[in-house]
Amino acid sequence: MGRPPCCDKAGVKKGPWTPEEDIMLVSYIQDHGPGNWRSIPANTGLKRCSKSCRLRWTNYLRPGIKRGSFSDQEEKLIVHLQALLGNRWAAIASYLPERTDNDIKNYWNTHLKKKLNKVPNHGVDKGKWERRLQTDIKMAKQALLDALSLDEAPNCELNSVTTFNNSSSSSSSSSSSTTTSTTAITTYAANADNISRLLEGWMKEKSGVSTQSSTTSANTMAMDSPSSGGTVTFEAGLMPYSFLETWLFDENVSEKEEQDALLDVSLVDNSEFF
DNA sequence: AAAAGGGTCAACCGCTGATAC
DNA sequence: GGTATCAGCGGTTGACCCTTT
Repeated sequence: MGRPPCCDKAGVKKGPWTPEEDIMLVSYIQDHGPGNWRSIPANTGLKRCSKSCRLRWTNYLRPGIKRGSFSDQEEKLIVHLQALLGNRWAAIASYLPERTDNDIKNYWNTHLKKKLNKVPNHGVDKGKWERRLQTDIKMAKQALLDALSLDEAPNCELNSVTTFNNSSSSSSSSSSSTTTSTTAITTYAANADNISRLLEGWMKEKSGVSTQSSTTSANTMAMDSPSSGGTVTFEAGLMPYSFLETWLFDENVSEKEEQDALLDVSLVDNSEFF
């Protein structure tokens, strides 16, 4: 006995969002914050289902989203994370806060999959892959521990997030360069971009927590909702990006070095906890 | 110039796990 | 414990755009 789809009701609009709809959604979220999606259509007059509103916000309107082509570094990160995590796009996206899971998924399906098909054993041999998987399990354990310890130490900062924030403004300005060529769509893309920038300022004011500004909104939301399975693991225990970067990109890093690096991240050995 | 084919990506669909009652 | 509802996730679709012929 399945429940009927949420968008089955008559009068629910589907298809591409208009600028007017975006503005309605954004201004409501400005006043009330993201979440409680069910109430949004009723309170805003939007003829969209809650699901559609959430998707529009998280995949397009949310501040700090970087649009446009992926850098080599991002590409490599995605390839490695996909090898480790599989198609868990939300988990992968948690390592790239400026990208949405939908974006990463699309990029994987349209670019990387083909690219990798041309290259047998794309860069990571099986032994190394397994070794890294082991390391990933360790990381996941540590992440969970960190998440648990966050309750006791609420000021524990998400350092990596701050790092990403620093680049968000420049990236957002370059984002519109990759939008489509038609005037109407370009104009609209610019509108959406403006909405995002507008919201970046608002999020900073509203939150009062400078280190968790716009770019982290998805992270914050994920942390607020423990139901989000894998995501929360990585969100709460996000590894420092610089280490992750080294770990993923340096093919020559030794096992000893990996372990040392992990020990640097680990605060205590709680292996018996698991 | 126009048709065909392929690529891209925003949005939708269906499922799952969490939560409330 | 059972059921209903919700948010979130990954897979898929389809409209649009670009390139090729």
